[in-house]
Amino acid sequence: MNYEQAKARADILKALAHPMRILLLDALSRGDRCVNELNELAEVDQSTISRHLSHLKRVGIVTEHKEGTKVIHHLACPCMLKAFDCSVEVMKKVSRRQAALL
Amino acid sequence: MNYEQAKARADILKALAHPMRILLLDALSRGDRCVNELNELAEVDQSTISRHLSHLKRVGIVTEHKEGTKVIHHLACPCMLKAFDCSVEVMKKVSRRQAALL
DNA sequence: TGACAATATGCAAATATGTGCATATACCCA
DNA sequence: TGGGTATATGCACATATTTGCATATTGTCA
Repeated sequence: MNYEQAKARADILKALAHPMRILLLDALSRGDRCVNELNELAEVDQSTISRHLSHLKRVGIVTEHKEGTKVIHHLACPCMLKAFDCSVEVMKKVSRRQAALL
Repeated sequence: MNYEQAKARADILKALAHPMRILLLDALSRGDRCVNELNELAEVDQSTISRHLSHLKRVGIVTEHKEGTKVIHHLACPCMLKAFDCSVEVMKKVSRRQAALL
């Protein structure tokens, strides 16, 4: 593997590597949602949610389509949730206590 | 999923989300290596490699043991490489040209 | 023991990321 | 058309990450 390849993969993983974005993907794994609905996941500004979603769309993990004035978001790559499973595996190895959290 | 859970998972994913660390994990997937050997992967300072490895060890993806004056690093969680496969899947969806890179 | 080889750490500078506020844009409907 | 709802973006600030240099630490062996 060369540096360019590694960078391309890192860019995608970076898109996953934020608590809020993980919450967003988790929510989207249970069905498509508009920005407003996703905003209810946490008490942050609507613009913050919008930016996190942009991040996910930029790398292609999430897609969107408009329905009237709403922008519906869709998890395009459910395989990405496997990465979460890997995370859980790691946590189990590292600490039983932390694993309980997951 | 609550915020604490999401944060725990994000911490692990963050440990993956850097080109250099992906190169390191890729190298380790082909066998255990000491810091010096890993340093040959790229023209960066030895301290930089050391810190990237610390990052990977902190979250438990990589373990170490000493052999004389060398510190041998070992990929503790090969399942993590699945996350790379997911990255490739994403890239394929996003762009055929970029996917060729991977 | 003393010099050397391998690795880690303190520090400082550069860069990147995340956030809210204010505001812009797009779309709907009365 | 005008007002309201939904979403995105410019800006500024705060925080986090990455990096090299210099130096500390640890282990080996002549």
